[in-house]
Parts: sequence; C-alpha cells; structure tokens
Amino acid sequence: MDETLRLRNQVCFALHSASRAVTGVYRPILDELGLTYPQFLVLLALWERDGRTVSELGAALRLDSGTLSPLLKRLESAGMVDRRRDTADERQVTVHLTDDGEALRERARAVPGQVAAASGLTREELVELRDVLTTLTDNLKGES
Amino acid sequence: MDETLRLRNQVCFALHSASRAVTGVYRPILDELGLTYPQFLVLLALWERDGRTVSELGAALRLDSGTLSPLLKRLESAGMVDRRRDTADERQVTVHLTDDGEALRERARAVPGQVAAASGLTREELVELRDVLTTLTDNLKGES
DNA sequence: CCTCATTAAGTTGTGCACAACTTAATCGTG
DNA sequence: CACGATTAAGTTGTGCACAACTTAATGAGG
Repeated sequence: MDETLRLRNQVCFALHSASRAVTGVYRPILDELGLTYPQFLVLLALWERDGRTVSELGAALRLDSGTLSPLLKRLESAGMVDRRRDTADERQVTVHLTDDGEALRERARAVPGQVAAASGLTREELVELRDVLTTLTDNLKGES
Repeated sequence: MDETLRLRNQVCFALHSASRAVTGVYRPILDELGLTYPQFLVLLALWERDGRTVSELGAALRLDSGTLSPLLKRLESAGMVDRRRDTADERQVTVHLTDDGEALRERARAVPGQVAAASGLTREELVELRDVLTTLTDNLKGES
C-alpha cells in the first residue's frame, strides 16, 4: 500500500484545510465588522503601525501589489483607510487609518480570543503551532 | 503595549502565510505536471479511490460543488479525468481518472518528498504539525 | 544634464473559495 | 400515483492570490 500519496498523510492538505477552516470561523465574526479576513490582516498591520506604504504592507503580509491594490481600494470605499500619494516620492502611496478604521480596533480586540476558544487547543499548543508555522514559512520563503 | 492584536502573534496569520508559502513551493513542481495545487489534491483523492462522485470528493477535500464543478471541468479539458452522469441516479456525476491521469501518479510520487525537504523540518515535526492541524480543523468544523 | 535601469503601484487575466441561487432527479408520505 | 421536500450538481457573483504586464517616478552613470 502506497502511503506516500495518501491525502490524509499530506501536511500540505492539513495546512490548506486548517487555514480555510480558521478563515471560516473568522468569517461571521468579521462580517459584523464589515471586513473580509485578508482585510482584517491589513488592518492588524495598520493598527500596529499606521501610514505604511503599499510595499511595506506587502512585506509585512507577504502580499504583492496585485493583491493589495484592489483590496486597499475596497477598504478605502468602506471608509476604513485612505491612501495618499507620497509628496516626496510620488511612486509611493501611504495608507492611513480613518477614524472609523481606528475605532474598529477596540471591537476587534475580542476577535482572536473567540477563535482561539473555538480551536479547542490550549494556549501552549497554539503558541507552539504558531512558532512551527512561522519557522516553516521562513524556511520556504528563504529557498527562493 | 497591546499584544492581542499584533500581527506576528496571530495563529491565523501564521497559518495563512504558511499555507500560501507551501502552495508557492508546490507551484513550479506542479507546473511541470500541468496541475494547479487544488487540482493536485483532487487527483490525490482519486488516486486513492477512483470513480467517486462530486459530493464524495467534496467531503474528502472539504470543498463544495461551487468550487469542484469548474475545477473538475478544467481537469477534464486537461484530459486527466472524465465525468459520467450516474445511470442509476442521474443527479450524481462520478469522476474517473483517464489513462493520462492515472499515469501522472508515478511522476507525482516524488513531489511530497521534495517539498518536505524544502520545509527544513524533521519528519517528526512534520507528522506532529499535520496531526495538530488535523485536530484543529476537526474542532473548528465540528463547531458549525 | 540626459538617458537607461530600477522601483512603486496599479492593471489584466486565470484559478480558487464560498455564498446564494438554479435546475433537475429522487424520495417519502398521503 | 401525486406532489412537496430533499438532494446533487452546476451557475453566478464577489473577493483573494499570483503571474505577467503597464505606467510613472526616481536614481545612477556617462
């Protein structure tokens, strides 16, 4: 019996499913805030440091402008951020939270805890999982 | 300092990034086989048991017909599978590997090992990671 | 200076994920 | 048998991911 190609043995499938399952738990919660999951990640990055350029956001989130540009446009239409052409270097666009975007931060504070509770994993397991995943990502990205 | 919302503390972000990073490592390898990553997952499921219905594939992969129908259509155009309306129950469609689809199995056998090597994790770490992720997915899906 | 390479952001096109819906076949109960 | 409910697959529309490309601004070497 060939175990190499069994679906349930694949780390890649486990990762892919888990990622979608987590997104699925976030979805109804973030719906309340009027956000999609990737938009929430962008706001996390901005709450941490506001006024970043598109490239800086891309570096933090590992996303390129092809993904971020339209996403930021939608966040702007939703009134969460605004985008300003940098006057010193007009190639760059800096992204700033609006008052609404900043205000959402308080409501978002409860979100990670809710999802952690639904995960059924202990705090320690979650921390270890996060660290293994971060190592994995760094190893794989370093390859290229 | 509020650590709750720090991007690098989020398990969800680590999961999301890792999943995309893994897919990124698979991409050039699967390109050689003429497959996308989700198409590869479908073939894994079919190599394991051929002739499944769309629903059965969906249950195995946790995907709905909205995702699978067009994906299977593309796999069919690529000559990897064919789809047959079940004669006993004409609501169902069974998906069968073609000779080409079956033949790809041998070439695919080397793929998981290549990615595992690039991961920089030990076999034990990968097994544990897979199991934690599977538990996590089951916990989250059980919620709904 | 001036041109050519580089860089930043955005655009286009493809495929996936998923919600909401449609269509068609089957089932179950009276 | 009839008919309403259920089920299976497919369709439509939105958003994300990413490759390949375009446009516009900056930078560096001659």
